[in-house]
Amino acid sequence: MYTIQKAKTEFLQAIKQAAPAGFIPALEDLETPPDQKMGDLAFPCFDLAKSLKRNPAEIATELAAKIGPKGLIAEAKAVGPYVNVVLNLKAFGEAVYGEMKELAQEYGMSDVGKDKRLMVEFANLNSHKDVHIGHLRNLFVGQAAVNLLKATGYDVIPVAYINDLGLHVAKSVWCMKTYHKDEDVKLENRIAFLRDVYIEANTLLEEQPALVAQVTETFRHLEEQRGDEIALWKETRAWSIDYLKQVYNELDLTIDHWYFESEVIAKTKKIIEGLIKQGIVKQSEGAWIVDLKEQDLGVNLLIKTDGTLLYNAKDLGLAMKKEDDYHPTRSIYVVDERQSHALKQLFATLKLMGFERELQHLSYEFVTLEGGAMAARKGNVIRYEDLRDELLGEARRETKSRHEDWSKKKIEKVVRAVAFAALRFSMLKQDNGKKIVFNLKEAVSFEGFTGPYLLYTYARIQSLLKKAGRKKAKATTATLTHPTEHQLVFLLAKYPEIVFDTAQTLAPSMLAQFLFDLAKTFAEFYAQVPVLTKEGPDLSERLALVRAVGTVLAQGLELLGIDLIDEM
RNA sequence: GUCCCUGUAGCUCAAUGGACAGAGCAGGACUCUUCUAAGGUCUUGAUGGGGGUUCGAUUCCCUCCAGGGACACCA
Repeated sequence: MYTIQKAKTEFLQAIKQAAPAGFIPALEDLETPPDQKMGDLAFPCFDLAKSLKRNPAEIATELAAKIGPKGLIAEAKAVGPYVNVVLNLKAFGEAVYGEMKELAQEYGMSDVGKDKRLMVEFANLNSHKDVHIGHLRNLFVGQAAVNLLKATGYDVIPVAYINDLGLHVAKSVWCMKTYHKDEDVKLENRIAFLRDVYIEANTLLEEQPALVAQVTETFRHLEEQRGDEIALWKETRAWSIDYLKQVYNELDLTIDHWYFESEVIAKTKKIIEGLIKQGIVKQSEGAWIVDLKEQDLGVNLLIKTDGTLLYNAKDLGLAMKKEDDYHPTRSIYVVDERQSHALKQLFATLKLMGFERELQHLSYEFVTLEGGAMAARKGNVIRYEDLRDELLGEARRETKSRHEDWSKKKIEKVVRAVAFAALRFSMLKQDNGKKIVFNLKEAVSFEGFTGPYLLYTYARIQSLLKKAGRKKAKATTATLTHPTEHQLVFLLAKYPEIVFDTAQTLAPSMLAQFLFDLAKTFAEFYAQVPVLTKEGPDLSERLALVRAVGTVLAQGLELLGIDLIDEM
């Protein structure tokens, strides 16, 4: 049990003893006062007031009077209708340090997920298309979810599902075959070529709808793996996969298994044949569907009138393949909110098939531009590389202006860390349920509630520790009297709860907010409390505090997938 | 038309049904002969409208308004 939980338990015990017999307060009743000056933990007396039919403030006063200093509690006081306790910084702080030392890298982790295998599907990119900023949210939210679930003890299998055989691919291949045959595309132009071809295909099809028949023909050939398009598909697919791997690698995504749409087609067809026999899949208006009207989900369209498979059909094959490969007890699909209906249909269809695993849609709102949604077919997207380079450039300017004497290598290391921290944090700091309206000016800002601010805090900590040299840190808290010191100790203790809650809800913004609070409190401490100026117990205890804050900051940022640097 | 999400300060966002609704940016005023000023301090400024439930509502319910999304051949 973490120290924070011990403190809460002690507080509850004290309340229970002070309250009339039979009253049993629960852990969830406890709150955090809005201002630490009012105390560290709070117990609201409203429920008690109601059952006793008395004024909550009076009850708070009575209860507080009965609670004396004991264990981790230094003092109890009534503040209006609340009983607040101030924790004994010495006992509490030392318990927290003890725990941090004992658990080291595992501080904050837990084992609720022990013995449970869980699959997280994310990073579902399309071949033959660019990676744009909308995808980044998926990549970062997914990776954070993976990290957090691992930290709470789950056996997590992160997988990506690449759509290398959708209609978009057929359009591209058709366009290349028809209008760009034998064109020599240089290595460095491959991705740009694919992008242009895709836009060209969409424009042509819009202008001349009759051409759709040709695309359908190509699509059918690709699905059946025959025809002269296959070689072209294979070649360009490889270009794309190379590119995607490079991006994933650059973004440090940990993906155990890559699934491809092209490899689930045979399985999907077999499944559908079975479902037709069972009467689950029926023909309707020339297409093949699963009727989900009873579940209020309309119809799940699996096979088009032209005989080609739809995405939702192939997801059935994928689900079965995942089951065969890993048999996870629970599957999480990290997909944007716009597809929640399609996923509900998928889950409902799997259920009809007798598939009993727990399925969960981790949904997030999409990223849009100020002028509206992005669309690759129109070409109005902000490409990942463009944004990245913009960020790198900005980071380079800032870093160079601050450190004229640094070597190029050193600068580049910092530049990379700053740019990627900014990118990742900007996508994770906001609630998953809220749309992100992308704003370049904001994205390249490194001040305030941003990744670089957190990096900067960490760099200052490292600098302090470096300057302290061989001076000993002492993991006690007897001389820590400044309010920010008390706050910092409390935040360190709270970290495990935050990690737990963030993993439960899979809402990385919660952890991002917490880390920012921690950094901000540290910055206040840093401005107000000198650490290295005088020797003595103050120095060694403050050093220990500084080091502990650095540790939690580093571990928390690591869960969000953000790399740290010691100087910037 | 049906369903889902969102509406909080000039802008972008916080707030397990609780204590004076918090941050960041932008604006204004300070602050580097103290450890990194990518920092700190002070300051201006907000719950879309109307009902209801509750001791207490940004949060829950109803309704209206506004924006976004989904709803059979895209993914």
